[in-house]
Amino acid sequence: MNKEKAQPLLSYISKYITLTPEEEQLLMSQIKYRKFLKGQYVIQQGDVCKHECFVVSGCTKMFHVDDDGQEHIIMFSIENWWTADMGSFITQTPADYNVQCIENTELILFPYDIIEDLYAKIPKLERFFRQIIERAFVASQKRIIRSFSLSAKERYKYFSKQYPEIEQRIPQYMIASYLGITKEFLSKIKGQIALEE
Amino acid sequence: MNKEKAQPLLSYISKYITLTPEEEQLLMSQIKYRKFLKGQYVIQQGDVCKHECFVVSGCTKMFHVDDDGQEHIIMFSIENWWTADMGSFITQTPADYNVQCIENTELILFPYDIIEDLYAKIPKLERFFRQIIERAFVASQKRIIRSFSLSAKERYKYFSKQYPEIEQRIPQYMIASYLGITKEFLSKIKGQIALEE
DNA sequence: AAATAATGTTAAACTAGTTTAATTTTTACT
DNA sequence: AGTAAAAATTAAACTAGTTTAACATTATTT
Repeated sequence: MNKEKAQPLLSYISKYITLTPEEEQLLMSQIKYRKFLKGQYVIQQGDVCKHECFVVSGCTKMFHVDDDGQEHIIMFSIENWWTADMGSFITQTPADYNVQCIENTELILFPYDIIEDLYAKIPKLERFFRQIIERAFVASQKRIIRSFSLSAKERYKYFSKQYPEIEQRIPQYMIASYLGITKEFLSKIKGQIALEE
Repeated sequence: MNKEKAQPLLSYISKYITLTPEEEQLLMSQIKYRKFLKGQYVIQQGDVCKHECFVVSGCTKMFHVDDDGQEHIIMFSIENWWTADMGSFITQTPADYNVQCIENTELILFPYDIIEDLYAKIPKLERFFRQIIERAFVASQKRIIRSFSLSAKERYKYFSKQYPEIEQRIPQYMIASYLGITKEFLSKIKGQIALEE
């Protein structure tokens, strides 16, 4: 892939590790760039997840559809975030989750087929991904704690303080789904908060 | 540390990677073995987490005490599991969580000071830990989904089917905390389930 | 064997969040 | 600009889970 388009990824990577020009070139030759339109699916529940995806621009939501047909949003990914069904990716079994673009989105894809080989050739990259996942894991555990120890109102306040840019870009009913509450109740909460001020 | 006591760890590691005798010896020289009594703390909220811990025998609980003084159990770790406040460990900042032994417990400790050096000397170990964390992350995300899409009764049934050995060993009020419900409500749920059969 | 502490149960009153359904507001399309 | 579609609000009836408090059972210690 073309270096210019990969710039956001390269500067992101450089926060963790330093690649030599050769390593950078090798990496470039293996990863793929792809544009998606709003509404398009990057991964579909039931398919095997073939890529780890870095978001260059745009926004995606990752969600699970449960047995009652209800949609539960697990995460949003904007610029400089990752998205993938990690469980499906590492085991190459059918995905539990969907990833859909909620804006026109540019992604850089790390294909499953080459990633182990890339780790072998560039051990620093394995370090890089280890660190990324460590952080993702920490964030995920914190979210579990919040879901048990905070009320819906507190969780919403936390979200809107922590991710103000995301809140701007995303319809409220999706935020409700991310917070694990109904859109009606989020609407009520926002009304209450407005009165508090 | 002594090789005999490390046997469970070594066979666990061998499921992921193959170490040469020299690598194994290097690893052994860097990690520590330690016994804890029931009730002892391995990590305390507020302290910096200095080790990643592998459970050789016994059982620990990791929990967070919230602002209201309420205890929320994040995970249990039995034989062949890991425990640590990963967030505190990787950033070397004060821990959000406590780890306490709920049985007499034997741990193998991977000290923070040597782990990066160990990764450099044995890149395979970095691969090993990457894979462990990937799995932990996947499990954590699935738990978020369950906490949103399942009722308390369904979550309990899932837990008791998934971890029957853990359920045997642990008081019911701790399981309630892990499931994010009160002990009274878990008791009610168990009553209902008993009637269903 | 008795006594104490730890764990588990039951039930009534309560509350945070859901459901349903009707209405309003905002956004996108021709 | 006008229309349709998507998103957000409101409110009443409901339910899953909490709180409080009293009691029962099981382990642990002496």
